[in-house]
Amino acid sequence: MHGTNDVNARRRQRGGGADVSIDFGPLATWIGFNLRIAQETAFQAFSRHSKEVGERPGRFATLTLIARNPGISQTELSLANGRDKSSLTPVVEDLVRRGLVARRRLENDRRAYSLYLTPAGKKTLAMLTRRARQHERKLDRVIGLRDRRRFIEILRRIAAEMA
Amino acid sequence: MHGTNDVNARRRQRGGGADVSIDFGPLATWIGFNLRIAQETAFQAFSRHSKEVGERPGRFATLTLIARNPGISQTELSLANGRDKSSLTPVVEDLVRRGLVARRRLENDRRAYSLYLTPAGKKTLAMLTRRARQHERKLDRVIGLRDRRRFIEILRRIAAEMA
DNA sequence: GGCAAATGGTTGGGGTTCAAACTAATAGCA
DNA sequence: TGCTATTAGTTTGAACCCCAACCATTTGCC
Repeated sequence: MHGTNDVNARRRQRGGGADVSIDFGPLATWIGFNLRIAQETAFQAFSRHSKEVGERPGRFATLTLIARNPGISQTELSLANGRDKSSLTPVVEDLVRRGLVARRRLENDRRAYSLYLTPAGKKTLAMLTRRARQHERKLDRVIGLRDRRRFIEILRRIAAEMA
Repeated sequence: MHGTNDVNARRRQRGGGADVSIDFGPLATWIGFNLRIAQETAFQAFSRHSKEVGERPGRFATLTLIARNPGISQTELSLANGRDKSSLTPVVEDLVRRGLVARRRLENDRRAYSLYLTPAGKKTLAMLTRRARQHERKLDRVIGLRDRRRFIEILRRIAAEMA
């Protein structure tokens, strides 16, 4: 049923050797797959960076967006961050609990919150930003400055036109 | 404390208008952030495609890798797919339960499984592949054939050198 | 003013992921 | 042979994620 052209056969031929070279088929040249692998690899790398600051990687974009847009609401924030608003509930809760973010009700719209960074939040963000800059420098080296601009432009186009 | 230079002030100025333009700060030009947003957007799009086939998007790469490498083990598969092997346990279980994948113990190594696609699995994969091709065509259009090759090459380099 | 529709945020359910601890089987080596 | 280290796969726990349903409030409109 399963002929000799399978991984076991290949492994046996190679004398039980470790890693057989994998056939990725069409995946090898498809954008989607390579995009996913690259993104996840880069994210893991940044995750290691941010762990050294004692933060989770996902917090960085959140803190940055609050810092740059003081008083932003949770819905606006989730939109800018590309996540569902319900995903933000536990995140904001955690940030408030740990004293990095302050949140108050709007006077004119008592449904909405407005978010601000506390001094502690600004300090944490500063540390995270330093790490992120290192991370970016490494990505810059990998990509090469010549292609960088064009690369980002393509990423933006994907985000805009595949939505 | 919080001056007039905040989102609420801006929103009030605009007469309670809907979307205030967000300041992304350094995120706007950083690779990591744009990579994440682009990947997630593309993934969502493919998710819609695969839902029409009644499959989850994550299953596609798994099925393809099994199809191209019959008899592959779960560890090899998880490695090729860029996931932890423990993530694969429920996935394979589900695929076996639904009759898309067959799994047998190796005779020479009774710890390991070898995975194969069943006829039903091949059929499902064929349908998914058709959708994936459409998805890829759209990505191609967005990126432009001129940059496509270079773009993938950069993604591969990121995956390889940020690991 | 008053009632329906829309909006901000939370909750609950299901799915995916990783990391660490664990079991079973194999390999290495004395 | 027998002990130790390694390897394949599973389990468990925690973090995120989305979606749909749900309150509370506000807006729109008559």
